[in-house]
Amino acid sequence: MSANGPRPRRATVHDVAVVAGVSRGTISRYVNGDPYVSASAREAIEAAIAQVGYVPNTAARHLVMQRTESIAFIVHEPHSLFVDDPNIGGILLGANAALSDADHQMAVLIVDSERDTDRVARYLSGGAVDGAIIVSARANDPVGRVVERLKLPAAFVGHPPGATSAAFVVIDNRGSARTITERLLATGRRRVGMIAAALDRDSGSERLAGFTDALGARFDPDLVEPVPLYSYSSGRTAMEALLRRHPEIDGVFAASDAVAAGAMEALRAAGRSVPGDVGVVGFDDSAWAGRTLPPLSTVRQPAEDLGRHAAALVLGQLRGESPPREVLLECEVIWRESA
Amino acid sequence: MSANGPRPRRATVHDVAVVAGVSRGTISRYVNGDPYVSASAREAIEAAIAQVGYVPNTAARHLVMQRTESIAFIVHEPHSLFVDDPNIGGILLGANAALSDADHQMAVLIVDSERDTDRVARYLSGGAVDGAIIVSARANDPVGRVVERLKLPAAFVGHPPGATSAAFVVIDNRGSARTITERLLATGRRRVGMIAAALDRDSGSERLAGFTDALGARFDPDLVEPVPLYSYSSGRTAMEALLRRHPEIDGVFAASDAVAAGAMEALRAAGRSVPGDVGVVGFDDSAWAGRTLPPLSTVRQPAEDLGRHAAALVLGQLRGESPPREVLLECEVIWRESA
DNA sequence: TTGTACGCGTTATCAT
DNA sequence: ATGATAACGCGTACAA
Repeated sequence: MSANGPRPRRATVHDVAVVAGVSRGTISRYVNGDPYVSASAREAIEAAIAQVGYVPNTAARHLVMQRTESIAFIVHEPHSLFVDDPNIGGILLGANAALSDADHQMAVLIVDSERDTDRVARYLSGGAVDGAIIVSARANDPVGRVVERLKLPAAFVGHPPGATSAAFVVIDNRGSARTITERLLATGRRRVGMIAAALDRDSGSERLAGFTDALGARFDPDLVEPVPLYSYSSGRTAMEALLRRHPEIDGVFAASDAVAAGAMEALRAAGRSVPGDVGVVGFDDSAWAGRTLPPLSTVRQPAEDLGRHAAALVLGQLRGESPPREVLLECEVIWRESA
Repeated sequence: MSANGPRPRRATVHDVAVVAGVSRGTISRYVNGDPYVSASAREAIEAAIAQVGYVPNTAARHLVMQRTESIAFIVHEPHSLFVDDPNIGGILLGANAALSDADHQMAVLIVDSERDTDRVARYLSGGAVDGAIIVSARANDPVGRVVERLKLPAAFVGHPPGATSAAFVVIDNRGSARTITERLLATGRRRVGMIAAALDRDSGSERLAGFTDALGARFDPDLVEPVPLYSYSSGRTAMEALLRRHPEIDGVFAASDAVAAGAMEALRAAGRSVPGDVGVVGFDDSAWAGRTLPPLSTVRQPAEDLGRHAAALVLGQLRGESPPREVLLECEVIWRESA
C-alpha cells in the first residue's frame, strides 16, 4: 500500500547555500555555532535549512573532524548477561544518561560470536567511535587487545582479567560481603557458612574474602562450600552438602541471589525454616530476591552508577585527563526477611 | 603506571601504498576483494598492511560508499524494558545474529530522554546507519517520524501505534491467547476468568480478544478484570477482586506471567490451591514462570525469532525487495503444573 | 562578516 | 593489472 518511492536524496550544505543565497562556509559556521554570522544570513539559513530538511552528514563530519562524538558500549557473553543478569540494564541506562548529558551518542555493540569479534574489532579500529565502555571482558579478549593497541580511551565495568592499563569501575565485593555477613552475625547466628561461587572470577573470590574478614577468628573453612556457577541449582546442591556436613548450621551467606534461592529450596526440603532455623542472605538484589519466601536480605549493586562512572571515565580521558585506574563503588544492604 | 603515550596516528591507504610500493588504487582493490590484483602485488600489500597495522577508516568509507553497513536497533522506554521485559534480550540477540550473518554491524541506540530523541534523530538523519529496527515504538514517536520521512528501511518489533507504512513483526497474541485458554478449558474448568492488562496496548487487547474467542458463547464479561499494567501487584489485587465477585471461579488466564504470579499469591492467601481449586495460566514464559509454586503454564514468545525476522525485513529492503507489511509469529504453549 | 580553496581517507572511473 | 584523479560532504585557514 505504501507509496514506497525512491529514497529522497539527502540535502547537503550546497543545497542550503543555494537556497539561502550564501556560501557553504557560512552555512557551516552557522551550524557549528560560530558567532561570526550576520543576523540576515542567519535568518536566510534557518529558513533554507527548514525548507530543504538539511542535517549534516555524519560520515563527512567524522572524516574531517577526526572524531565521532559517539562511544561504544561493548557487551560479551550476552546470553547469560541479557537473560539473567539484572544489572546490565541499569549499567546501560546509567552509561547512556551520562553520555547523553555530554551530548555523546552511545552505541551498544554485542559480541556473540567469532564473527562479531572481528567485526567489532574492525569497527573500533576504523575509528567509528571515540572511546569504549566494556562490560564483562574475558581473559585475553581480542576486543580488549584492540582497544589497548589503539590506545582507545576506555573503561571497563568489572575487573578486566588481563592486567590492562585501562581504567575500570567495580563494586566493592569484599567490603559488601563483609558488611552483610556481619549483619547476619549480629542476628545471633553461631554457625554461619557460605556458599561461595565462581571462585575463579574476581567477584567470587572477593566475596569469599569479605566473608572471612567478617568471621575473623571464628572462620571455619569446612563451613564454606564452593560451587562453580552463580546458579539456582548450584545453591541447592551446595546447601544439601552443607546440611549433611553441618546439621547445626544456622546461617548462610550465598554468593548470589540465585544461589540463595536454591539454598532456601534445599532448606525447605530439609524442613528447616527461614529465618527461624537458619538465616540466609544473598548478593545482587536481582529479581530472585523479591520472589523467594520469605524475601531475601541481600546486597544491592548500584548498577546505574557503575554505568555512569564508566562513562565519566571515558569522557574524562577524551578531555585529556588521566583517569584513576580504579573506581570502587559501595553497595547498599537490603534487609528483608530471610535473615 | 601505564605509559599513556599519545594516541598513535592511524595508518592510511597512503602509508600502505608507500611501504608496498604500489598505488593507492591497488591497495583499495585488494582490500575490497577485486580480482584484478597480481600475486606479487598481493603479497607486498599483505606484508605492508600487517607492518603498518592498517584498517580502513570507517568514516571515509561511508562517505564515498554512501552506506555504512550498519543498522540501528532502537529501544524506547528502556526502564521498563531492560529491567522487566524478559524478551528484549532475546530480540537483541536474534537481530544481532541475523545482521552478523549478513556482515552488518548492529548499533543499539537507547532513547531515554528528550535529549536522546533529538540526538538519535540527528544520528539517523545524518546517515550513520542504513536501516533501523525499532522496538516498542510509541504513538506519535519523533524517531518513527524521522524514519518515515527519510524513508529509511525499517522494521518494527510490535505493532507501531501510528499507522506507519513500515513493516513490522509481531507475535500472534490473539491466537496464542485463544490456544492457551482452550487448553485451560480442556482441563475441565467451568468458570474461567481473565485478568486483562494494558488494554490500551495492542498486545493487551489482542490477548483479551483471544480469550473471548476461546470462550465463545460461554464468555462472561464480569469474569474479566482489567488492570492497567503487566505487573505482579496488579495481578494480586485483580485476583482478589475476582474472588470477591466470583468465589466459584476455577480458572484464570493472566495476561502476563508477572500478573499470574500476583494472582497465585492472592489465591494462596485466600486458601485456594493451584491447580487443585483453580487453574492458572500466564503469558511470556518469563523468569516468573519457573519460580512460581507450582511452575506456571504459559505461552513462550519466540523472542530471538522476532529479532531475526525484524533484521531480515530490514536487510531485504536494503536489497530492494519490498517486504511483507506484517510478519506474524506463532508462540509455543508451555504446559507446566499450574493448570 | 563572508567567500574560496584545501584536505580528511576512501572508492571508482578512466586511461594506460 | 595498475596508476592518476575525481568525487563523497564537511570544517576551516586564509584572503578579502
